[in-house]
Amino acid sequence: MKTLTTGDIAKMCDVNLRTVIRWIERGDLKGFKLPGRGNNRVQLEDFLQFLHQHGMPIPPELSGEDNFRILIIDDEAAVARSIGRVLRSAGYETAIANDGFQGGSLLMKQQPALVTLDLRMPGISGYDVLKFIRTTPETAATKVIVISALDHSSLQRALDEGADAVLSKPFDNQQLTELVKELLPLPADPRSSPTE
Amino acid sequence: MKTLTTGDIAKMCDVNLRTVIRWIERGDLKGFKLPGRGNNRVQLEDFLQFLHQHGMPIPPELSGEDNFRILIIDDEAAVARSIGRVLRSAGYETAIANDGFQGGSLLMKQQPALVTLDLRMPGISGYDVLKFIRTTPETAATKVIVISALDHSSLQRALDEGADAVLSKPFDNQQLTELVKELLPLPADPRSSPTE
DNA sequence: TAAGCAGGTGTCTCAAATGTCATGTTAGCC
DNA sequence: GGCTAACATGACATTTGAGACACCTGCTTA
Repeated sequence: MKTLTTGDIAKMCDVNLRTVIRWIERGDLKGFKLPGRGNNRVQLEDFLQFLHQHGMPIPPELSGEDNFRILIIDDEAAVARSIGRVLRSAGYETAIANDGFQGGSLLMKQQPALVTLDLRMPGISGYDVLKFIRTTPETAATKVIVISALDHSSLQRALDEGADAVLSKPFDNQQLTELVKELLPLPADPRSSPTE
Repeated sequence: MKTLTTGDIAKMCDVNLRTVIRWIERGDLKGFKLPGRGNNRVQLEDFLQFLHQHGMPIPPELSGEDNFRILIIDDEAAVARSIGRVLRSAGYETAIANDGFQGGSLLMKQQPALVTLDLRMPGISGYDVLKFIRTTPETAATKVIVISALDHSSLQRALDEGADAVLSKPFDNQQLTELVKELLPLPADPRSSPTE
């Protein structure tokens, strides 16, 4: 059972600690007191409900749990849209980057949980991108599926450099969907129901 | 998660607090309410979006008072290092991106105050980058110096598309330094001492 | 041209919510 | 066991939301 202190909440809501205590005193936010001097604790679940009830945004620190955003990096707009369509219908959020620059900025801005990466894009080596993702702390844990029409040894190299999976073009939609579901299981998916 | 109060926004837009509240009520500006009496808060990102949508200038307070980071986007590593050296010795922090992907991610990650941009990079049009920077709320206020060996009309087009300045290759270091100091005056710099 | 209208903004006032500060205590950590 | 950072609390300062009303601008209409 994860609990939060008043300080945690104050930081997350960008509000004074005093105010958080008043919310709890007033009953707006459900919490309980520790025996000692009565330090407050709030259960994560209660806090999330509180945020939802008041239409407040969910702080990025807490949104990691339900991050199902996928970034599609592919210079061929048609291919990218096609992938996007398939993944959206499977229940994921998608964003498309048609060049390396957009790819890099959307990666940092949206912090997607998974990236599909075309190995061969004009001016940029997919391997470099892979290496960059893996060596940047913010994105080191991001799942990467490399998609390419290149030969087997190229795909093997991608795996060696840190790709979580590869998919050789052309691929069919079911292959893609299954691969993504394996790497990033949706909550409704039976595989992802952690009991406890 | 940085948030703004109605008062903050009122000051920045030089507008009455009452008016800001009306913007939020009317739905022009996205915001949310605190539990107490419903005090309004606006997420920084939403505010930037609002400013951009209405073609309003970005208040200087938001462009970062003590942000003197410069991102150098150039695929020629030697050129990039050279620029970096010059700017560091002038007192700026620098980061280098050698391709579009690094450029995009460092731009979002570090939120530099100024970017030097090579117009011709393999696989990516500098104009696209410029457009992307200008239309993304988080970076719309970032200063951009376009550096290129292309002809006059290309540079003019860059200015038309939102570059703050252009520099034609080859350039000498003093030119560059002066240009940067003009766009991003350092605190010690006499030009930047606003006498209240 | 002048009068009338409508929507947006500024002003004023008051009560309620939030921020700030100082102080003493405790919980967490070596 | 001792130390430091975090926390609760009270008192006080400041900000904020709401209602009512005035003003200003642009437009329509007589």
